[in-house]
Amino acid sequence: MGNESGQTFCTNAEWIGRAHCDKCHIRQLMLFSELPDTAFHNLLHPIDHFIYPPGSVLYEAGSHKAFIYSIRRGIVKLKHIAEDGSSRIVRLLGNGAAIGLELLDDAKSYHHTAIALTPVDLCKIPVSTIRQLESDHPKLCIHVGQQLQNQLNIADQWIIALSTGAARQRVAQLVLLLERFFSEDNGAFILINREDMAAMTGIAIETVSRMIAEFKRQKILYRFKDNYYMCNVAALQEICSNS
Amino acid sequence: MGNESGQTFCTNAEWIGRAHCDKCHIRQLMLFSELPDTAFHNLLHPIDHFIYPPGSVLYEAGSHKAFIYSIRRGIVKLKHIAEDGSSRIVRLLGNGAAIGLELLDDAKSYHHTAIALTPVDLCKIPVSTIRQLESDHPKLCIHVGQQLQNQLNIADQWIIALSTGAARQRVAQLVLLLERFFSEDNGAFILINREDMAAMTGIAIETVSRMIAEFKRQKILYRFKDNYYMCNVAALQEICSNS
DNA sequence: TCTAATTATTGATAATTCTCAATGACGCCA
DNA sequence: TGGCGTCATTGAGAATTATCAATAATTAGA
Repeated sequence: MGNESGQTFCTNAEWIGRAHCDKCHIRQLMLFSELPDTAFHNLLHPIDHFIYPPGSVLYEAGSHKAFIYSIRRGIVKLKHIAEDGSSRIVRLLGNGAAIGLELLDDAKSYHHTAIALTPVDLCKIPVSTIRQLESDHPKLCIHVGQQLQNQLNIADQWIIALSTGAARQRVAQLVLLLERFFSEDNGAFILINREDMAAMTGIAIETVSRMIAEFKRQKILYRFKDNYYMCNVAALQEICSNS
Repeated sequence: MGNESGQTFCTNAEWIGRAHCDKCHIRQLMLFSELPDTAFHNLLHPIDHFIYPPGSVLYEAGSHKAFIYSIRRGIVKLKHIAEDGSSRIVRLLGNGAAIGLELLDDAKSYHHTAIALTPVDLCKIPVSTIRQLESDHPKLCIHVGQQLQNQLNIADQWIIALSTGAARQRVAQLVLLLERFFSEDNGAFILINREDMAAMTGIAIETVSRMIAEFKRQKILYRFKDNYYMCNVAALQEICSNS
């Protein structure tokens, strides 16, 4: 998993350059939407722009860094690792989401370990920069609130859909979630590996595998290309609603 | 559950009076901490103060009201009710928490059904009042953010502790949660009913009951007085960590 | 292209959990 | 105080899921 030295997780990131938020063409989707261009002219600490390959650890739970990450493109998993080594994925976050926001609050360190699931294109924003922007532009606070509300909605869905009911239903919900939130332009989505699925639903890898294999056999889930899949949404919804 | 007419859930609330936030002795614990007394002098819409008996429905998911509730004292459960009638409790919130915050964001209606678990003493704040205060006092936005971050932390714990692992571990985690967050001055906590425990952990009522009964037999959990119980924290933690 | 390593699938069995049913405990109220 | 209704507990069997083990499929390199 690349966490053997505690440092390796940075070496595989590709530095794209200093971020120029005032010229960012997707800013209206991001944390800094609605801030004027001028807001970024005198930043004390720069915002850097990176691309991380899949599997990269962006940060680890408990580590004391001071960066918020704004995801431009890609999927990041937030994982909790228990003392016994077992782990549970608490959220998947994609385009436009900001992670590490707990640092803006009470928290002195990250609450989760954040790992790139796909290639992830992101901006790394020092907490001090957020504070600077926030004091000049109180409106930023509203966007932080929106990010939090959004993540809270996702967390609630996680509890309701992925942590409730029989294994078959949970896995069906998971596939629906991938379809809904992470489909690409071609309408297909990456089918994450069984280990991650198990960590998302709280069931055993083998059980997840059985369900996915079953869906494939029933043609409810089928390969589009490479690791991209498509699914029969109605059929999966039907499975979910079978009490 | 008092939802037969869709209206009954209000009739049993006791109106305590207009809230006088400027004189509120627990304001520093609440959403409005740090706002100056003067902030409350010219409110367009008043803040009312109520006490609801246990079981009262504060609001229902999907309903279009426009109030945020700030809990002064008591415990509220946020519940999701599925189409098939099954329900899942997504959070318990207590003293100092604010609920219905989703109305400040995108949401046009509540995301959950909120039900008093104990007698609940709360202030009912019109959304318009929040907006008024927010425009005069941008700092309020920070407190809203803190509330959201706090609820996000709770949601994550819910996933990690109450929705992961075997039934015995989940129920042990649940008792630990009650002990940690809802113990009263006497050090004891109310043992919620099995139906709610089942809805919190996503397991069957009977299974929950078996676990609780087992803990009682083992004297890990014992009655203090009435429905107040105490527990052996170390023993429960031990149960949780048994892989 | 071939090999080794990883990941996914499948099988068999044990353990857990759900379901349905019955019994017990308790509080409420006439 | 006694009966009634609600909730908690317990039992038994069915269904589901976890676990351990083996095999297939896929991927990454050499």
